[in-house]
Amino acid sequence: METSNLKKAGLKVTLPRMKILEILETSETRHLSAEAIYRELLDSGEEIGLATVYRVLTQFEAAGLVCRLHLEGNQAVFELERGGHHDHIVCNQCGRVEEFFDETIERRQRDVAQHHGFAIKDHALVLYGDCVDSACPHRPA
Amino acid sequence: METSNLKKAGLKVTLPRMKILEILETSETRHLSAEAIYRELLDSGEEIGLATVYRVLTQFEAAGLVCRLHLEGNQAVFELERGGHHDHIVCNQCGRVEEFFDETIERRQRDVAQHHGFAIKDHALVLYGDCVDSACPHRPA
DNA sequence: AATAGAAATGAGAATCTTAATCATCTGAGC
DNA sequence: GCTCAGATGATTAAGATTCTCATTTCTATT
Repeated sequence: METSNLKKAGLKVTLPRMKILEILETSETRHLSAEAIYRELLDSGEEIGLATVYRVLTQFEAAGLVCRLHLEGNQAVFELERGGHHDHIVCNQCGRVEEFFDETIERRQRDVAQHHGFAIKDHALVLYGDCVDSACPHRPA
Repeated sequence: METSNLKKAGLKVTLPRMKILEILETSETRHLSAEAIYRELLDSGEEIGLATVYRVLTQFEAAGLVCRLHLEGNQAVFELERGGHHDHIVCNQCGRVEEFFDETIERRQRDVAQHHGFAIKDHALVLYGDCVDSACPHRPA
């Protein structure tokens, strides 16, 4: 558990923050909603309020420790920032989220923005499709 | 005003639907929130409820008459479907929305998805940056 | 043009996600 | 251990969107 990240971000090392960080680090699902993290906390017997989960996640985002993603659906999901930028593919059937990075797309985005007179600062790219892997529980028979 | 579009979609031709379609067709801003459309209706003296605006826009979306976009910010915006698919660039300063289409990005997205075992169905791509045009009222001096 | 039936509307309530409030509690340094 | 700034939690609030249901409006038919 990297408590040093918290200190670096100017955040006190508290139990809620450590527990939330731990869940983000150890959950096999890398993209978790605030609600999902809250439920995991409850399940492991922690008495941490939902408001704290939202507050802490927002602070983590500001500190660059996590990324907030708005996938289709009503609630945002959070993922631990592991260094490299990447975009996402989401399975319409099973909801599985895969990460990818494509330099061609990245470069092209910069070019397009420039042509339109924009200095690009950020982008949001999410692909939606159907898993054709055996991994997807909903794949067509 | 294309009332035939409504009929084709199996929607009764009613005053609220025609008025909302008219606003989408004639507004100089091509990307409007439900709230913004509602305000335009009120300004032109129409007695149309906000619930109806949301309902009608959702139906229009299902019928393929409009697209719903989730730009950063809390509310979705709607744009009239004019045939061609495109993505968007948004100015962080003035909120201006530009449309673009780039075949290289489109193709690359399909390739990436395929490599990850997905049959891509849809995607959401939004670039965020700062206008460097004289058009942007907030451009750096 | 009057009418009936189905569909659409409007006002407000409800829902859902997220943020704000504020009194109480806790961690870091002394 | 003590102090106090900062953090927490329970609740309330806010904003966007959807739902409910009684009333109204189209469309097709007399």
